[in-house]
Amino acid sequence: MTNFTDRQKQIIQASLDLIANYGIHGLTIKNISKKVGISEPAIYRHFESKTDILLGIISKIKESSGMDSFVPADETKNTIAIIRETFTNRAKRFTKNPSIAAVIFSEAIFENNSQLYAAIGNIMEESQMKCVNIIKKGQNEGQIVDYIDAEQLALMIVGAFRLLVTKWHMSKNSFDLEEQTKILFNALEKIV
Amino acid sequence: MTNFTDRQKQIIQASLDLIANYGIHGLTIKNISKKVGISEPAIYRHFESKTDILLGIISKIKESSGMDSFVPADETKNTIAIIRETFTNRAKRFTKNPSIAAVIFSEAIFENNSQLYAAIGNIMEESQMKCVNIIKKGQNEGQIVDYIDAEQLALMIVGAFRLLVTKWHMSKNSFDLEEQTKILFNALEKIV
DNA sequence: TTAATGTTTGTTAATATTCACTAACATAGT
DNA sequence: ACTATGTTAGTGAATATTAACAAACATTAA
Repeated sequence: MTNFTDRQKQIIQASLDLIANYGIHGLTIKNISKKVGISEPAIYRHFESKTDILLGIISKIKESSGMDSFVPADETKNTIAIIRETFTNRAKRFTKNPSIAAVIFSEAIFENNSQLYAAIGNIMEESQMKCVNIIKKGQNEGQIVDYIDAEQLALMIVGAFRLLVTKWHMSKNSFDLEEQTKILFNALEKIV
Repeated sequence: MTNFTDRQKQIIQASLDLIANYGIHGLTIKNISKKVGISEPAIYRHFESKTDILLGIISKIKESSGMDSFVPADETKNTIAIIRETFTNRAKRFTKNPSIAAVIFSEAIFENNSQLYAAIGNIMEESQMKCVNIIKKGQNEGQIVDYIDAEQLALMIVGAFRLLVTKWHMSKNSFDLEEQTKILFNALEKIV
């Protein structure tokens, strides 16, 4: 979609880090410019407004939980394995860039701008729908129990993962997210 | 614990509503004073600082998901019934005061003040621990399957409920939270 | 009963600070 | 010469908070 310059990517990452460490109040043009190492007005050479920077953040978030991340490499794979891999991959990406994890499940950050709020809501909705569809497919193929609604199962899976990531962030990444994700999906496998 | 005057309660509720509707950026002394119908400095007759108001909010949140809310009325009750009732009650309370629901699972709101952040983290931790303990008790009594770790089960239950409430808030309370909570726990019952 | 006094809760006006953003100008590479 | 990217110095608006003062009310003393 949008192609960002190196400087823009740098600004987006700096913003992400600021939010992760100091909350949405920490995201000021002054702080961004300090982190990037240029003056405040120089930021405006790369983004028209602060809202534009936030849109850049959302675009980066989309990358990290967007459509493709649910498409399995191998169509013949077991449905449960697909789900497990999807979330393990996310955990891996969050571990690589913890700031994304801090922002991706904090919709509240965008609540004062309806454009941004709608965008983050869409990402959430889409990701959940993908999960529901995969589960349904698994149920049709007899790989997942069908006495539980796919919607409810998706709520549990996505909800549990979100909470795990939130706890990971709040603990200042003090445990191995990937490992805990695996443990979670081991437990889930016994259920579905 | 803390005893609030009527005016203080009014300020806390106004603040809660502001956050719920406009996000943390909407919470300004000016907006609070407008909502309460007094001048800005008058707010300082009732709270020493804005942080103090936020502490008041956290105190109110504690009421709504605190210790007692997990204590069962009837000790002889089925463990699963206790869990179901606990969360149904929470859903009821959120329906009565949707603004609390908007704030209670949005830790990001408090991220710029370590005192507040630690407080909300504690509430979260405590609530989760209570859930784990109840599950363990249920497992010991043979009412809940024991081939899944209590920690993982709690993660699923609390996580699913949190996500449900978040979706409810983001949809501007467009569905019946209590009903959906019941549906969720019907599904959970089939698993545990 | 009345006068004096203190407390509570409010007001208007002003404070310093921070915010996002702009104008004008500089420099280096194409 | 032009464009991209930077600078310094400033803008007005919004922020939390304080100072100084006033009305309403309760308590106490004459």
